[in-house]
Amino acid sequence: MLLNGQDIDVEFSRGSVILHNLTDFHPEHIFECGQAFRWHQDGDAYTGVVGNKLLKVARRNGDVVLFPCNREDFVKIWIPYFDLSRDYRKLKAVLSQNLVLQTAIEFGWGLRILQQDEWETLISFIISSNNGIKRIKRIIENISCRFGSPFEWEGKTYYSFPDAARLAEASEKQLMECGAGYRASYIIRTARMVVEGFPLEELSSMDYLQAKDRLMELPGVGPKVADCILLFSMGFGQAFPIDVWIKRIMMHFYPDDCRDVKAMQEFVRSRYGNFAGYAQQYLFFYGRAMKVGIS
DNA sequence: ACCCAGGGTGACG
DNA sequence: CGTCACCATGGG
Repeated sequence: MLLNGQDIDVEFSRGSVILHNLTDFHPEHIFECGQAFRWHQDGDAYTGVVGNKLLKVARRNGDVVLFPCNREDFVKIWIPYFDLSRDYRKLKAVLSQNLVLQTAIEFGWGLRILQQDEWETLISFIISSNNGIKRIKRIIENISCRFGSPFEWEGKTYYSFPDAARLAEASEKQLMECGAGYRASYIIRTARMVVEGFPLEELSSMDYLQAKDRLMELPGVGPKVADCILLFSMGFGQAFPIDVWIKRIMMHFYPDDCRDVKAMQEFVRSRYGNFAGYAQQYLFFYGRAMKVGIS
């Protein structure tokens, strides 16, 4: 099967999918770089809820294993979700021309940018503002348990992320009880705007700047949160989310070109173009692990 | 008690 | 346009 720009041997057996010889894929790199919040480590695998499905992902002696996963779900859901049609070898070759990025890519070699659900990503990154990753995960889990729909797998109950209509009728008090804090009103107001016809599904076919401006009409969505949504759910590779971490990292590695945020934006735009978001993820994952800029 | 976390908002100049 | 206090909450 043609995946990742190469001929990948895909094996379907006993309810799982096994990808042989796919080097550009590692669950730890994919799920520990802060792009998705509903995945957690579970033995040698990562377990997550996507839509109304549960999936386990592991890397075992060079193979990538997805379970439970049939052929139809693999093609319809997981190929787009894991960005498996994209040639990461080519992308990495281009970005590796820069020495800092070469090091970051060698460190996070199995990273991929997921294409997640737009609505869930929107609410998740509203929650992310001025917050820690650990607590972001807990809040999203609380909201899913309280407002999402339950489903069973192997005797355990899991909850999908609630849709806009469900959160639009939630109360501020209920969301505060989930730990959302002052973001509770942002979530409700955004949910109501989406229910009232905000064109969330149409943004991916707009220009990058146009889509970003539209996203920033929503309460709780500023430049950084908008870029996360554009990159992690709408396929805008030129989006380069600038947070406290990436500021420190960029100013550490490129002190002359990244004196301030504006210079940084121009620097990454001219240097990385449509791969800016990918560069950001490699740098984020590497810099955070190395505690770059922390004294 | 203080500062920070994948920031955004509103007020003020 | 730019700056800045404030925002709810848990962890260091």
